Amino acid sequence: MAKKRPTRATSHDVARLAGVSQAAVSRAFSAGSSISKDKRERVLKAAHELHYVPNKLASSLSTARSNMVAVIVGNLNNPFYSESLQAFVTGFQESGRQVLAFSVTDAADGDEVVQQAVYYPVDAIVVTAAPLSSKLLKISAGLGIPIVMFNRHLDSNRIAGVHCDNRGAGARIAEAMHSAGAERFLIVRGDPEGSTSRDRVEGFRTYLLARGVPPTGIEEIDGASSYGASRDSLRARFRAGDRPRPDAIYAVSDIMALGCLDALRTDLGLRVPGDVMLAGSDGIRQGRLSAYDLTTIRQPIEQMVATTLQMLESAEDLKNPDMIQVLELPGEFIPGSTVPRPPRDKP
Amino acid sequence: MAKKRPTRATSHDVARLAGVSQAAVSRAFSAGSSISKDKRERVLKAAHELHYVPNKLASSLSTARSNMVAVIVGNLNNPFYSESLQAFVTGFQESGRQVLAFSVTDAADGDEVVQQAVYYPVDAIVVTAAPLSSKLLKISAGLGIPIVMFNRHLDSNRIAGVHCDNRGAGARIAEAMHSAGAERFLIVRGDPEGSTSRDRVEGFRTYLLARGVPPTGIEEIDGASSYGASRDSLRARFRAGDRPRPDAIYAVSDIMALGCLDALRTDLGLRVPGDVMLAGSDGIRQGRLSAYDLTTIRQPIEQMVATTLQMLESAEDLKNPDMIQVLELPGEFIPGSTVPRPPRDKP
DNA sequence: GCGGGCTTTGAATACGTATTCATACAATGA
DNA sequence: TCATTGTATGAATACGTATTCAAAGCCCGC
Repeated sequence: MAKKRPTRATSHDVARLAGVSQAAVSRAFSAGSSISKDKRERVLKAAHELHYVPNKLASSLSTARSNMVAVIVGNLNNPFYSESLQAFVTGFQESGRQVLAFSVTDAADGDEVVQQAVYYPVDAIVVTAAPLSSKLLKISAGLGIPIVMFNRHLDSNRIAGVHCDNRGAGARIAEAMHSAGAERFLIVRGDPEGSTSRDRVEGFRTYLLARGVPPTGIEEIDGASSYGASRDSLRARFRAGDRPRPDAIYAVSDIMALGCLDALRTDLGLRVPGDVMLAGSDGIRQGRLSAYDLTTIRQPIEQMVATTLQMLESAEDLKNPDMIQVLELPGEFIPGSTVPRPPRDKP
Repeated sequence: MAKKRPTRATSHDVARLAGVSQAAVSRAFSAGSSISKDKRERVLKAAHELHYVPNKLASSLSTARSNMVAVIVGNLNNPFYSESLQAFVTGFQESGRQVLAFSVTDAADGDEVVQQAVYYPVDAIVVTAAPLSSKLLKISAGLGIPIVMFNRHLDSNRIAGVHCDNRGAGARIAEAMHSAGAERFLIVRGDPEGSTSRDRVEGFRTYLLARGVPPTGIEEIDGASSYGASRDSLRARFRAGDRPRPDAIYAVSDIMALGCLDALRTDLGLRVPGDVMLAGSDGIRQGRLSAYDLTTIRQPIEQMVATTLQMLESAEDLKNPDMIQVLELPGEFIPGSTVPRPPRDKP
């Protein structure tokens, strides 16, 4: 065994040095406790001398609150998720809670990661990735840990969550493209297990079919939710000469759209929106850079995170089935330059 | 008081149900413990029935190891840091440890955040941001928590760390620009408190001065380590007509370089590298996108993270002053298209 | 049948803090 | 002066697990 690290001072040590009881030390460090001014000062002085800081893990044991929240993120290479994580860390920090970060890359091991998270008695779990099986429901119910799904939802609406109107987003993009005269559409889809991609695709398709676009006019390829895969995938599709080329591409997330844009312009030498129009969804900063100026639907991250934090404030509600909220916020259409703007005078 | 959440099952509950002692339950869940096969199975069965999962926080109390590592990141909007965080979360997860994420935006509150982290008895602290005062040293020494600085270093070399040869990086960029014929240089600096920006600037200047570039030929402006600030700052500088324009710009980090690039091309209508050359440092993915193809020096993130993990493995060493390692890795020159390549035949 | 090693077991205790409980004390009002 | 409220205080206990310790059971060869 390694020699143990220089054990940090405990409340008992401080109590001994200050000549008070351990309880007094505890009280000295918790605001609003009943303790006299000079005794508190004596304690704090002794604490300072010993480099004492309270051990929050130990207090978790007593209070049954760890002040830690597990945040499960998917691919941080997707700026949408790093922007979200940033917002969560900052937000929780402000309310004195800490973020225990988990990353799930492979869709399959999502449950396992959740399991990991549960070993720590986190006060809540925020899930921003991974299609989560019904196991989650059991965990939430059995262990009483509130769960909030961010940018995800289950059909059953049995778990609280915040997400955007993704069907509406898909439809809005479809509208923009259709009214700009597009006729042959290509969808670059993300993770088919995730509700986000699914809903956007569905909204897009539904709008077009309702406008009389034939099912054969809507093609679909896989972009694996990443820049690289989308770029490769789209390039391959365009180089395969056997089918007519689409004139409008909807990549269901911005990061994928950027991959497509680079494939089109750099790899294939096409002009956007001249030769083909393109749009994404999410509204990541990178898409706003002037080199891209991508047409997209922005998700209001700040608002979504704020809402999530609020939901967790009233954590009790999250366990009452009748109080479970699934909030759907509207996205904001950002008219970039990758889809032609509608003409002013013609309807 | 809120009604308490449905208390999760404890090892005692399981023990009672399985008709064994609590110690047996603990043993059933720790591999390599001396327990008979059938008893372990009985315990696991009972545990399953009660949705029991061991409480790792409670075990931390006994074992004095929390299996949590604090990672303090700066601005996650800088992709370099989100890429790093991603690597850390993944890496730690693989070795069964969890990341407690802290974000420090304002340089001033760095110490305070560290203080926060210390409340949790994390096994180690990884610092990827914030100029950290000597307070850190005290904390590390007084509490015996190992600290590793990532992409940062103190002059004193009293804290272990991994970082790149930033002076060398600055010099290499200077060389590329100088040999491409640049004469008037502009540095867009980042956080002047951080060693990274400082070293790069220093390496850049030193190289040029040694080559006979007059001090007046090197100008410096502030880019505040962000895309937006750099873009604004550079645009303002170029629009101010009172001084001759530089013909080479070194933004000390890629994210700032991208801001500069968009300022030059989009806002100012200049050609890069035709009218002015530009380079950054870090090697973020975004800079590699074909719309930018930024000339830069890549930091080997994976290797840096792996090294950090290794250092933490031998955490004991981190407390022995004689064993403290400060590792400097070489960066890799990435010849993009924003600095003209050197001609083949002419020296 | 018996001592010597091995594995398995449960009781007891430690980990560091918060909280409860009962006691002691100070301040107040009459 | 005494009774009354309110505040300060420390002893004891709880939180959930790991570990130590001693006892108990087992198998082996002699």
